[in-house]
Amino acid sequence: MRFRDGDIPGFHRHMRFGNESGHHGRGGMIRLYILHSLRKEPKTGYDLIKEISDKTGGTWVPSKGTLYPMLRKMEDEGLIRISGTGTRSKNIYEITDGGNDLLERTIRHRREAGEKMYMFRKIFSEIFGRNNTPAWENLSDIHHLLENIPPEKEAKATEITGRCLEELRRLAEDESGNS
Amino acid sequence: MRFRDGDIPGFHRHMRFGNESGHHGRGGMIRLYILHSLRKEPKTGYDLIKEISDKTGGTWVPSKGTLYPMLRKMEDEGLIRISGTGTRSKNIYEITDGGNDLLERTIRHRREAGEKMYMFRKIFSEIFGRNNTPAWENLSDIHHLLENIPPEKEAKATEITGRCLEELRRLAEDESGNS
DNA sequence: TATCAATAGTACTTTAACGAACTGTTCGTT
DNA sequence: AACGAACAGTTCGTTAAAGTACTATTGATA
Repeated sequence: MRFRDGDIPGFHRHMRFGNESGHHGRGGMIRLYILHSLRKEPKTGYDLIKEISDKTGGTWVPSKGTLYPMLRKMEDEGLIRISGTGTRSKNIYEITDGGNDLLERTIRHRREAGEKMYMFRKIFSEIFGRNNTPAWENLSDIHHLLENIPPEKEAKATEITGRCLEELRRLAEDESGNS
Repeated sequence: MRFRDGDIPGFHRHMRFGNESGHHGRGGMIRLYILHSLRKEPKTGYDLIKEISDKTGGTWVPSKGTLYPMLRKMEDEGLIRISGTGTRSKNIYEITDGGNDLLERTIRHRREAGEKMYMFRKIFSEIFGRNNTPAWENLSDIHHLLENIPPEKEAKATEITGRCLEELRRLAEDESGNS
């Protein structure tokens, strides 16, 4: 993923997983997302691109130049297969057992992956500064904390986030607020 | 950055900034970090690598094959310069005014950058699971609200999310809580 | 003094992904 | 019927960074 002349640092490129087959490079974030998404239901390349774009508010739009060859490559590797075709040369892909296995094996490293994400974020925040912490930075920190909340604290976490949500809702609909 | 056969997704590669000079590719996270770090004090390539590794607990160790050529390139571009040499062919680099300008212009996009980081986080969390609890539902709603917060309410939103973060932090480190 | 580890860097291949340009096929609108 | 937009995909060059192997120079230790 690369930013469109927006002069904004981007990332996504550092997501790497793999080596489950003893091979060297096994693809990064796009690959992982493909497996993850197809696990839910079969999709076309176009569907996948659109889904990511929608989910991230347009901040990540995987390039067609990457995604389509990636799909073909993953098919070759037996991770996904074409389950159907449609109009306009549409290919509908679904995940295979092999692909599912790989995904399972990868997400098992949830903890370590999260740690790395956190470290990355740390550097990011250091560079961009946090003296005037934007709401998004807070949200990202909240995100991290929620990832590591033990089950017995879930209820409390729900309460806290619920309160936050309520306050933000009030803020959002407060017309007399700060105008 | 790539993981050492740890089968863990990584990232760092997608950080991109630049285009301030109207050029196409202006380097990513490593470049940005170099500028950021040299701003504090002059350093060698080795210093920088070590610094990043130390700061991230070894989760990000920029490769020498990348960093040294990057330093030379940035020198060519007038972003940094050699301020001294030392034993063992050591080159000590410092940032130039041009480099400082570029860094300033880049971190000015703090808001957008933070948002993009968050989006990436979101996908990451979705893939690795654990986001189907009520707290995560709340977080998702919070995210949606933040997307539509007008600038004049930004400070208030920061306050609200900051409080939420604080409470979650306390929850996380509360050992007597629910054990 | 010899050896080894740490500092410092070079060259080059591979990986992951972007971006741009292009082709082809519908589908909706005028 | 013609046109434009959207769906669907291909080709290829570029960028960012990792990974590997290697060289060279100290500095510490036995």
